Parts: sequence; structure tokens; C-alpha cells
Amino acid sequence: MGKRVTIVEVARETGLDNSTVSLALRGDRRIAEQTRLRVADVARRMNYVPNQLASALSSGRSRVIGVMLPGMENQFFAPHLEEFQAAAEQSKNAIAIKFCDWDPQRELAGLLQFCENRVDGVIWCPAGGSNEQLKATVEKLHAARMPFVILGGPSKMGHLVGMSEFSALKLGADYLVGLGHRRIGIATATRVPGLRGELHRNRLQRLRDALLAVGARVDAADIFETGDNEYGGVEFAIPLRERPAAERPTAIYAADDMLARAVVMGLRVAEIGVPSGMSVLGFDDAPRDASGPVPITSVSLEARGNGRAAIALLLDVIAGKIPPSPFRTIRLSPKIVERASCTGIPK
Amino acid sequence: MGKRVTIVEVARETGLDNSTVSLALRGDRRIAEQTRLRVADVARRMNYVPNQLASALSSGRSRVIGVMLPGMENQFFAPHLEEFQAAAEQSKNAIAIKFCDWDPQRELAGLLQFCENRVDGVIWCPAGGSNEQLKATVEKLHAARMPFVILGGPSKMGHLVGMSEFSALKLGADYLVGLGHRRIGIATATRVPGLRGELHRNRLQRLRDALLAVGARVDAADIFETGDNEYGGVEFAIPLRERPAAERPTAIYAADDMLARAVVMGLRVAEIGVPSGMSVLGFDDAPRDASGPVPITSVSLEARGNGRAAIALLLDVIAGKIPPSPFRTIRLSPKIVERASCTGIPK
DNA sequence: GCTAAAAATTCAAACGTTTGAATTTTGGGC
DNA sequence: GCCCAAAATTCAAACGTTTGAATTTTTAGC
Repeated sequence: MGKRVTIVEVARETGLDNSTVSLALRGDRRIAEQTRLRVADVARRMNYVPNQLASALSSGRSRVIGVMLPGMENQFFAPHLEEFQAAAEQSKNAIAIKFCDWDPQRELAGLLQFCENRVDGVIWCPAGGSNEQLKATVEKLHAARMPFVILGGPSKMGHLVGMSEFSALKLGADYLVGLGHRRIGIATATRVPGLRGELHRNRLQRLRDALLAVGARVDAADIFETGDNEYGGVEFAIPLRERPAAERPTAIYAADDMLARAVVMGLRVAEIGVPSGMSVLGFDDAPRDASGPVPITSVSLEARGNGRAAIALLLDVIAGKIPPSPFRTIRLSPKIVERASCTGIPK
Repeated sequence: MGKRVTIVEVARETGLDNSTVSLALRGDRRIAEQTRLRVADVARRMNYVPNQLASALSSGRSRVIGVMLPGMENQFFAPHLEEFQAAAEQSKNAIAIKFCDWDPQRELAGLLQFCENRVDGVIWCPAGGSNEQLKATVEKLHAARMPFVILGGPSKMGHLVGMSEFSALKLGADYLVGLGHRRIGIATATRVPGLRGELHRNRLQRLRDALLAVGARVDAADIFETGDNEYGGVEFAIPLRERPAAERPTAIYAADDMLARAVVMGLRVAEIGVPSGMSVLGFDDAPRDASGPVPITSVSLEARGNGRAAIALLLDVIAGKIPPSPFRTIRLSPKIVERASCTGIPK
């Protein structure tokens, strides 16, 4: 099995110097157009494949950006990923993805691997873990002089692209009240095992606070908590049907879009129309929620914008356009994505 | 900003030679234990981070395995990925993931990037595309001398870890008939847009063939096709309830596990018990289907086993233990994962 | 044709490891 | 103390690029 062809072989074949070939292949305009074309041609004919490793070692830029995500079992990160990919591609960078499965241990290990791989920088969506663990990890990154941007984590530890959950929750509450709703129910998946449950348990209080803050009425009987990841909506739709319409909330604010779908489904089963009989507002706009029986109106945390902002920021850090400190913080505003599951209430 | 510390600095600090340090850090037993410890200690204190790029360039092994997947919008690949990760970790390799979003163009580009990155080998789950496209891509990989293993694609193009869908479908059919079911319904999501719909359209015919082949009765009225990704089960549960029990199938074979869940859900709404009133068999065992209101019995394509086999095969190819030809083919047998959604029929 | 400037190409030293061969050190047997 | 083998360490040449400086070639002006 013959060896792979390198720049040296191409140089020999064309009768030029290594460096000329190197420059030519990268389209440096010091090299005459004619030469450039000839080199490109010979390289193609010889099946030359550039060795990124050598290039990276020599130039000190690997043109790879590491992305550390907690997991992929929910599609929350899908739009982020797509955006990373697109933004990186534009700047001729590649993306290397690692999942740590919500394990801070593996998260740290993965980030260190990124350092060893000499990626140019890292986008890091922290999996949680204790504050000390976070700090220790940040420390390691700094020690390795690895540029990084935290996406959606705590502030004060590095450059940050943040998503302020509370202001987003409040935006949704505002929206419902603005439509005329007063009595508003909350749907959460607090009893689901694992991370989603934990997230919802934390979110429930804030969701309630957000609603109260804008003057809505939230009865204890209108707070629903399910333990079923997929069909939880049915659990509370049935009892809801039993109540006379006057004793029901006029809108339900779901703690995430998956649940909003389940709620819509449950209401369909209970023969309560959406949005005619009940408005349903989602949270964390997942793009696919544009489809389905009733397209769901939702509060968007602006995943795509955040993804793009994170890459842009990171590239600036890598390029040295941004000093290591003070840390930059970027916060995009959440938005209401109006679809068909919410409607106004006559006064 | 100081430069990163390299092996040379560590060597200077310890008063040893580069190569001694290099060997010591990798635990080569040519180096005295005492020296090894001292080197490790100094390296740690100096915050030394090995440069994988240099190592890979010098040794010719990057210890990275590229994984090219069509997409991640369904969780079909999740167990594969987990298994790749685990198997690679065991052999001290890292995994680099790329998604091509079902676009053969991007698939080719991504694979070429893997070649440039000098990953040691590639696991490739083809996104489809025309046969010529596939051939061209395979050609490129061979030209770049990149070891690769195809997972779940067409044979005769390279080493292959295959999943024979038909034999798996038939296994499921056998199982139901073995339980005593004769009249069996089919649930598919053929009307869903995108890839899943296409997959189901292709699968429907084979599913029917598999059932007929084992002597089951499949009435046209018992073939259900939905266009709803999540709650499709309800669509046909209601009409099913209208029919007298004698005119219903006694089991439903769903074309994937997501749909099997939806069917169970639909039957719950229709107040038909599972499995007391109706058995439901899934396909493509997704691990999370162990949970839920009725844990679903399913035909497993052995994703984890396939994932492990693919990595093992690839590592052998990389190590040169397996000649480039003839191509090896590994086919794991599908299995029935018995949970609670299927039961026998008294004769 | 000469000269200076511009354009094109080449030189040579990195980049940070690995590795097989060569050299030095150590320790045991006598 | 000497010799030999074994153990430990060092040497030096890769690996395939990049890059700033140096050199050669071309072009244009006169």
C-alpha cells in the first residue's frame, strides 16, 4: 500500500518548491495565476489530500471549534447545533461535538481532550454540576489558554452568551395577560425522572412568579404536574373536562414545548378546543412545533440567534479582537412566536 | 500571553531529554519508574497539555474516529452514538461526529474533511442518495486510503455492519403468530413528511409481506397510515373502538417504536386495554420504551451491538489485521425484547 | 540595454511530538 | 576491580506543513 501523497510529491511533480505549492494551493496571490492553476491540476490528478494535522501544527490554528453539550436526548440543542455548523462553515471552520451525558466528570475530561486536540476554541453549554466543579473546569480551560464561550450558563466565569429564563418566562406571561387572560394554568413535567423533571421543578416556581408578577391569577388547582414524558397532557385534561367552564383557567402556560404539545393533545381528547376553549402557550420554541394539529404559539429563547452569537464571539476571542477580560456578556431578547394555539379573551 | 508549555520545557525543567519525557509521559516501561513519577509530577505542575496534533503527525495515528451520520432529528442513532463513544473510549480513541442533514453533497464534503483531519478511520451511516453518489463517495475514501466501515448501508462497497430489516420484520411477525395472533393490523406513519414518512412508505410493503409470509391475515381495513408524528395513534384508535371486537385485529404491528407508543396511547383513549384487548408490537427497539404507561415489546435491531461491532471492525481494519479485501460483512441477528404490550391468544 | 521596482519563487527554520538505533549507566557475578 | 548484560537514557531524523526573509525573475521606464 503506497504512501499518501504529500505536498513534496506534488512539488517534485510540478518542478516547484514545497512552499510554492503550499501557497498556490491556498490561493495566496503571491503566486502567479498560471502556476496556481497548474499546481491545483497536478494536485487533483495525484489525489493529494492536505494534511490538516501538519497544517495546524505549523500554523498554530486547527480551524476546529469544539462544542461541548450535555446531551442530545432532547432536541433543545438541535437548532443551536445547526447554527454552530452553519456559522463555522462560513468561517471555514469545522465543528467537533462532544456529549458528556450530563456528567460533569466526563464534561471536564472532554474539554481537556479538546485542549489536547488543540481546537481553536470551545463553545460550552455547561451540564450543571456544583459551582466548585464549574470553577475548576473554567480554571483548567484558562490554564490551557483555551478560548471559550459559555452558552447559557452562569455568568462571571468567562465570556457568556446568555439566555435569561426569567425574562423569557415573564414575556410569555405578559403576552397571555395582554390577550385578556386572567386565570392561567401551569403545566409542568416535574414528576418526570431525570434532568427534565429537575428543570421543571426549578422552573415551576419562576413560572408562577412570572405570572403573578403580571397580575394573573394562578390557583393551586390549576397547577398541573405530570410524570409522563410524552402523554402527560391527558392526565389533567380529563379532570379539566369535568369542571364547568367557568371554573377552568382560560389559558395554560406549559413549561416546555413538548409538554405544550401533550396538553393540546390531552385537550383534544377531552374535547376542549384549542384555542377556542383554551389557549395554550409553549416555552423554548422548538422549530418543529410549527407543525402538528394545532401549531403552538411559544416563547422562543432564540436558539439560532444565540448559536450564531456564540460562534461570532468565540471567533473574535480566538482572533484576539477581544481581550481576555473583562468578560463579555451577550443576552438576546426572547420573542413570542405566534402560531395558532393562543387567542384573545373578550373583556 | 506566555506560550504553551511543551515537552521541551518539561525536559529542560527535569534535566532530561525530550524523548525521555515523551516516553515517560506515555508510561513506556523503558523508563525507570522513579523517573516516570518525577516527570509526571513536573509536567502536572507546569500545566503541560500534550499536543495531540504533533503526536498525531509524528506517529501517524490521530486516535480519532470519524462518525458520519445523516442527522439527529430522530433518536434512532442515539444508542449507536453512545456505543461508539464507549467502545472508542475503551481503546483510547476519541469520536468526531458529523451530521450531513441527509444531504449526500454535505456527506461527501464531511467525509473529505475527515480525510484532511487524518482521522484514523470512519464509521459511515449512509444518508441514502443515488447509487452513483454512493460509489463516488466510496471511491474518494479509497483514494484517500481512509479505512471505513459502513453501518447499515448497501453491501459490496466496503466493510459492512448490516442490519437486515426484512429478517427483523419477519422475526416480529413470527413472534405474534407464535403467540396465537392471526388477524394482525399494521400501523405506519407513511403520511408524515420527510424521511420518516419515506422510510415508512418503504417499510409498509415489507411489513405486510413479512406478516403474510408467516401466515397472518392482514385486511386492508387493518392497515393504518398516519401523518402525525406524535399523536397519530389517536387517529385510528377511535374508529377501531367503533368496530365490534370480533371485527378487530387482535394485535397491531407498528412500523417503529415511536408509533407503537402513539398506538398504545390511542388505545388508552379508546379504552381498549393493552395487552388485554389488543397486543402492540414495536420495531427498532428504542431503549426509552422500557418506560411509559405500558412498556412496549419490540423488535430490536441491536443498535448497541451493531455500534460496538462497527467500532471493533474498524479498529481491526485500522490496525491492518483485516485485509482491504474481500470486504467483511457482519450481520447481527435481531431480537425480540419482551416487555408488557403483547400477550398470547387462547386457541 | 540598464536600472529599479514589482512579481514570483525559493530557502530554511520552525511547529511539538515519536521512534529505532546508539550510547551511557547500573548492577551482578566472579 | 573487570566484564557483560540489562536497564536507562539520549540522539537525530522524521512527520507535512507554514512563513518571513532572501533570492531570482520579470516588467517597465528611460
